[in-house]
Amino acid sequence: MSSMLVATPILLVVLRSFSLRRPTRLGPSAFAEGFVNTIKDVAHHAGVSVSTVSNVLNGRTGRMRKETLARVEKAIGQLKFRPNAVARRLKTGQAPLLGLLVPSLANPMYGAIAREIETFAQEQYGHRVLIGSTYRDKEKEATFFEDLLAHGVSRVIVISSLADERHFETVVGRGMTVVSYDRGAAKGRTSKVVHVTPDNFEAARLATEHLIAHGHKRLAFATVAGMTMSRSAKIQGFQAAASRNGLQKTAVILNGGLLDEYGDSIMSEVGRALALRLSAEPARPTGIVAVNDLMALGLMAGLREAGLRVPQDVSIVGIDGLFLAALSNPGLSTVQLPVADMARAMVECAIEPKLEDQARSRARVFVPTLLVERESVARPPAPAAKKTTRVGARKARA
Amino acid sequence: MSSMLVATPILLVVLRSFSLRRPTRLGPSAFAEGFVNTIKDVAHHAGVSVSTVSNVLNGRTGRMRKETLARVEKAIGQLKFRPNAVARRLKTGQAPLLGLLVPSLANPMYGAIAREIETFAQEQYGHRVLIGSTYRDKEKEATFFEDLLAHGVSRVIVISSLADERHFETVVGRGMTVVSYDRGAAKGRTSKVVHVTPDNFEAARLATEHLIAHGHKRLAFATVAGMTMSRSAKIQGFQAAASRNGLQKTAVILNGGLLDEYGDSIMSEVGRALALRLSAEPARPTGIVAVNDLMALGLMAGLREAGLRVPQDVSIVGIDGLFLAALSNPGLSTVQLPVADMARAMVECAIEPKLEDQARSRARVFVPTLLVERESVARPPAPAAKKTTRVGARKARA
DNA sequence: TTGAAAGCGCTAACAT
DNA sequence: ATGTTAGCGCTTTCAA
Repeated sequence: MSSMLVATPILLVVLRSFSLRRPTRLGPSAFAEGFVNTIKDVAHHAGVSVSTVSNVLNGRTGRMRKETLARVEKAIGQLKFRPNAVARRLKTGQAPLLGLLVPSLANPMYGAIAREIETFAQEQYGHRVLIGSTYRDKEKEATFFEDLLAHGVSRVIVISSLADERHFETVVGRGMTVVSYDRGAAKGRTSKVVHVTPDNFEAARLATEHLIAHGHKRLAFATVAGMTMSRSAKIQGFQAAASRNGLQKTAVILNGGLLDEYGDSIMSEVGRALALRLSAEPARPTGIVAVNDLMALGLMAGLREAGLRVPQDVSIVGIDGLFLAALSNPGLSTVQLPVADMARAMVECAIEPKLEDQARSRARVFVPTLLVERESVARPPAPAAKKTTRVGARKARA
Repeated sequence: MSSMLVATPILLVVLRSFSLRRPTRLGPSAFAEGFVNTIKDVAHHAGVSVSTVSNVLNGRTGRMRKETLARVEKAIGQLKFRPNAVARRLKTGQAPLLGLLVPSLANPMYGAIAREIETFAQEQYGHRVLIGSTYRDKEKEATFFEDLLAHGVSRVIVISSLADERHFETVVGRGMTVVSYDRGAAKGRTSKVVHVTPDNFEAARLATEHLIAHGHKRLAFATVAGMTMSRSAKIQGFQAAASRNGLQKTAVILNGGLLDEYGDSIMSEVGRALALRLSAEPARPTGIVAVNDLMALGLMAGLREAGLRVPQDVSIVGIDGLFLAALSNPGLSTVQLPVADMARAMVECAIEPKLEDQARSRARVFVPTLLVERESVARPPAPAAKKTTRVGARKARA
């Protein structure tokens, strides 16, 4: 049967199919205007069966006549046919979608990670990203997982600072592949959750050693209230460096306020408040490692407000390596985390889970090798400086 | 028929249904482990038909016997049943999903907007957000739209700086509701795209007047290469303020480099480069309005690098009102844009499109009323300062 | 007040 | 090498 001979009848069929089918669309359909062709339309148009079209769509063209393939492809092109991902998903249970849970998109660090994840997922795997902010709320996280499941999304990357991750395990049991950022696996328990994390211990150690190398004796680690695995690893790294240099006696942990539900720009507010409190202390630390760059930036702002100069009066090192660190005044020295590498690893683990990832009880750890030196670290003020350091409301830039 | 009497047989049916159905799931299914109950399971379990369950699910319980309703609800609870959103979507064409297109998630301004959009869409409408970065690439935008269509997502918020928005119109024709941020409607043409935008003209005017009020005579507007509607509106606002004060002769537009595909942190790099170039000019402007806060921050960093002080040597005003502006040193004076209000408006227009929005040929414009004064603006240096201003590599904070 | 049944668009056995 | 067909889980007429 030549396609030439049946061209006209086929066209009629297609048209009738339109008028019969479209009106049955319900309510304010997504496709109320503009027709969306289906695999059936393509089949009619090409004079083949739907399975042949489906085969073309899915690359099963091995034992297909060239001519058939060509006809189908031509029909697809002419009708501008795009397969309906929803129908496909209903059938296969597979969605080219990746869930991404972050505490807050407004936090530049999460924004940076999210960008890498989204780009990589898209370019390497053709996956789109379904994103959600949780504001560090367990309830919201659970709801997000529920929704993902309902939408047939079976892979998710979670950036959560919640200490408890049992709700992760629950969804893993329901068929989800969960990749968790910035936390080691819970000790002892084997988890089906894959963990990807920077080496927080090492990052903090590096930052602390940098301060020590500049002669600082009175060290502090500035963090927010609430302990997470990553924060505690950083604290350990800080303490390890202090101890190794006999400075453990004067090394203190500064606990700022709790992150509220807004959970992002608030981080710097906590830093600022901490700095204000700190400036009143007579024997305050001369070198501070901040739990992250945002905290460091807040610290610097607060110190400045209190009339203290960075780095002359106090030195600051951040952790993250945000591009903002290069913009601050003075430039913030910070431990650069390998954001792009980690993002890639997370996407890979989420989309092509390897047995070794599941099997390894430890997290996949990325060592931060780079301490970016800028201007926020200098030698500590001479001992006598303790008296002259505070200059009331004098502006730092004066 | 009492549910007590048939309890056992029903249970059997359910179990058999499992063993028959589950094995047919294909490949590495999303639900390979952990059972996901269907409406059918609920119906069996409650001893009713699927349509009754569906009615409960959709709140059509008006003429339903209380007892039936209770049985169904109980079954739903016991089986922890969650309706499959994919199947529902295939049937109804409606997805509780919102597309969100941004140039780059790593840009804090877009992060801030994205957060508001996501939160509002979720809390008010139960919509999840499918996000995509486009890096200001038209091809990528078009692909994103295609994918949204394929996924049955029919509403999208677009934050694009692309001058040409004809590809928006195309998808509108295919049934999409598109809301566009930060651009007026194209002149003359009626568009089915809804526009929401800050009053960019007013924002720049406000910033410029602020500089003028401080006595600045040599004004500049710093922007990146490539004209967009929002940038040109800002330039007009800048020029209007300059003209009104007889300063048009000395008011210049500073065009920085082109934003490359990375398109975000690069903004501040452009600012920095611009500042370096500027510092070499003998008759350089004393007051600069930056196209946005990131540019302003970059400008400040570059000026500092060149040994110029802000605000003593040159004053800077930003536009956006990022929380980062409060953190910079000196604090950046900036025009605060009503991010949350605009985000709400965009979500509303996308999810509950009102005729008036579609009808209005103009954009829904949000007036920025707030200029946040910080420390980046001061009186211009005395005329003689022109000579003494440049001090080589002297650090700003010295 | 409830149930039966027809599909939404697609995939993949299973025929032929 | 290609076609037929049974569903994926749900909504919604229409019938009872």
